[in-house]
Amino acid sequence: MALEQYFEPRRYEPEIYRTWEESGAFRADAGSAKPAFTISMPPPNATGTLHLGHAVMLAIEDLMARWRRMAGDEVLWLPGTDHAAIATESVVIRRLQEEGMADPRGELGREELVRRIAEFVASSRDRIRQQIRAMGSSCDWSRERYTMDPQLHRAVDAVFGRMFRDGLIYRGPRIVNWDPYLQTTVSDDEIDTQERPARFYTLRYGPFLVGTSRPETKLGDTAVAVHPGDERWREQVGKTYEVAWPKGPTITVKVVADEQVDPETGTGALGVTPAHSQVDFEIARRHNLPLVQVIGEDGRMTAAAGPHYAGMTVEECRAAFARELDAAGLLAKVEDYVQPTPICYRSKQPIEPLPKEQWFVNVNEPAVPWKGRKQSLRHVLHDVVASGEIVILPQHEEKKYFHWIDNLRDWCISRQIWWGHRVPVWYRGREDLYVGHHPPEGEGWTQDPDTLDTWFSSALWTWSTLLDPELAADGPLGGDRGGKYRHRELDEILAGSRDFQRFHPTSVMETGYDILFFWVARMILATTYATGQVPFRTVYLHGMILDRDGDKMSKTKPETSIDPLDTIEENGADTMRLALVIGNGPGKDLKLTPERVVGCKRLINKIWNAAKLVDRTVGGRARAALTMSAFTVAHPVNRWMLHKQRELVERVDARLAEYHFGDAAEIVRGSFWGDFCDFYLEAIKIPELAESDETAAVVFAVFTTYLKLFHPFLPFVTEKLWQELVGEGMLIRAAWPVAEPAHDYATDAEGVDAVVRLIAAVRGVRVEQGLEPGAKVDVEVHAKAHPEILEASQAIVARQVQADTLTVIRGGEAARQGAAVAV
RNA sequence: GGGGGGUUAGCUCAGUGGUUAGAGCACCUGCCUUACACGCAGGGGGCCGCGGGUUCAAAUCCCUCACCCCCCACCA
Repeated sequence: MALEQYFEPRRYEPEIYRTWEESGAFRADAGSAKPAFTISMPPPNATGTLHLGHAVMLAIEDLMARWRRMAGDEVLWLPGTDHAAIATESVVIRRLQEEGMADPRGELGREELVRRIAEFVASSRDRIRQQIRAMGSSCDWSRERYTMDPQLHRAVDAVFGRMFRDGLIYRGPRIVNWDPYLQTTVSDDEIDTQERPARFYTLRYGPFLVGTSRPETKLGDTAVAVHPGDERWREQVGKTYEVAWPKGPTITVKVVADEQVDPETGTGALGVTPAHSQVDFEIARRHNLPLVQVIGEDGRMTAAAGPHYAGMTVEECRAAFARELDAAGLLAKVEDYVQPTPICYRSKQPIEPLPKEQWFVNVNEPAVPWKGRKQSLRHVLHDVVASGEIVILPQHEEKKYFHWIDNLRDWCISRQIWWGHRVPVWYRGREDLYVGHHPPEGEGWTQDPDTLDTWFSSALWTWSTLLDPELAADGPLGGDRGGKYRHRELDEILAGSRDFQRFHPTSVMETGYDILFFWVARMILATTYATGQVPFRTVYLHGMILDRDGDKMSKTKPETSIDPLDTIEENGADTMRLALVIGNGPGKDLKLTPERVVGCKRLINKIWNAAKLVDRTVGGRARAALTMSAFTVAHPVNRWMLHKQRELVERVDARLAEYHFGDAAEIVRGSFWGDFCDFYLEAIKIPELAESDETAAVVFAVFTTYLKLFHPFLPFVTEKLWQELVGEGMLIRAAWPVAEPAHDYATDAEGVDAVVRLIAAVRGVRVEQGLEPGAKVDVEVHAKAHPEILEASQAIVARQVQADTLTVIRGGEAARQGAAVAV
């Protein structure tokens, strides 16, 4: 066998991946007796393209999967894709519009549009699957899931139904975050705040002055609120005023006293706009105030704003109304200020708070059976992390998590889009409401038109993917059809699902810290509720991949942007993976640069070249002759190498166990390059060692152990070399190295460390004295300890430092003159 | 406004009480030494953000300040 000059990723990687996959190495065996190690892959958008966020996620998860698999666990890494409701629907609608269809929803209707979206997903889903493979991901494709799979749909409806019955899901009018552009509500977590230059207006408002940045909403005011203890307005509370807006309606406002008003803020009087402000809505509810909606779902003023303003956009009305107020002398003051404006994270368009009937998850209702008591979802969310049942890494993310819970409000889960899990509720007339997976029997039922927040179904991901598809199908257990919902149905499915029993809770949830709230928290919420289990034991949050300036990679900055697919194509998946992992740690952002990528590529080349030398050293010896147990390793240099590697294995294991994967890779790299390549492989070039069977066995054992240690980080090149050098079995299935107690050669290690120092010292002296590279020297060394090892290493030293003679002076003091060195 | 993180070699970062503070990349010098120039050898380079405190001992613990980054937010 002769290895090629270079490792050529493009040539080898796809073939190696195919071999792994076809061999069944990725497939988890639910029937094995090994301990389970489970990772649910965060499902990428089914219609998406691999980006660096996916790449770092896959690199880290795959290294965990490979490490634990080699270490003897039954590994299930379950892959899948997400239907990404809003994102996918808007992509398809935009494509249809580009093809000339003005109003796809109107023209196609619900059924046909959903069919087209499903078709689009089906046709594009294979791309992301292949890209996940290109990263070398050792996930179990036989268990691939999709968030719209039938059994996942069943789980969604089951959880919705159970929550509804437990009073945790309710429908009600609330101020919701309405995106007039996407024509749907979004949850609080789907909003970004953008600071925009704006004006702050102070209006005369009967006897009050009130401030607002949105005067147009004042057309719909129904009250003025003051603090109950505010002496200034004591007389006014309870009175009613009429305010005649110029060119607008005359509104009736009641003066109410409410604790929520801060007398120190602004004028201390708050104009209450119940329909267009969260705070005002709550105040209005407490005081039974009417609600007047002056802004519609189209983002334009309604008839309630009066004929002059109706039909104007919000911005037009703001300008027009401010002009009229000014003309009428009602505008006391206008100031410039910076307004935090809510923006939909998806459409990047302003959010309009509007009153709507929506479905919500109640996070405060104590209805969750938890540790023997009824608790609120919010309580359980807090408890599982505070108690350590779930550990979040890096640890400071736990503080953010608690802070989020402290500010958590009810979760709006209904969306006015068509692509997604439809709300499993049917109505008949005004009174009848039915919740279930199937429509109820009888005539006249219509299903709720809304779909569920995509995160509602993702929240079930760790376990809905493990349900037995047969059990969860609409077959033998379809008991809710037309009648009573069987409340234990979900429990029965869970109990009967072998994978769920075997692989849940999952071991590690690995994802970006940017979706801690969106997804991780929701999984904890829904999974503790639905299954009584935590979804995962450890949350590993990786950081963001940034460009050299610390900005997010963006197509608008192509000069600093790095594309994972291009990088894989050019340098191979091993390089891409290592560049994302080495030296990186939980929660740490990583600046990815071409230099970093090149540096990683060099390690792969180094490993490849070392393999060539190892192969030559091992020569034609039969593998049986390379079995370590056949030798009592005698030479100090061989012992040194075994000792160093034993220490390395211990340190790597410790780093991996602490989730310091980047450190682990760094340590293996340093040991391999420094100890193995720079010293050991050079040292054994002396004939005495090069020709010995002992050396052949040691170098073979040590190198193959390095292949194992590198394998989780660099699966392709290590597997290729395993095939070439070992030729038996596959590295992916090999056993993880253990620190061999018999390889504790502390004395030899100390002695050879002195040899290493001696070589460096003599080289230093050579340079100091300006010797020609080829010039021979005579070396005299004073050995403080282990002179016999120095003597045994004479040939090695001589070769490394171009020495003619090496004289070891026993017990010498630290004398140093000429080429004499003390070690 | 609330919360979190950071400030160590030119760059990216390790290092969390104890000998002359480390790595990779970059840089300088010399080498194509038959595994590797995607390499080898040698080397330069750091008041460890500022100030104070605790300690026999601090990059490392505590406090003040400065600057940078991120997240959350219903000051009307």
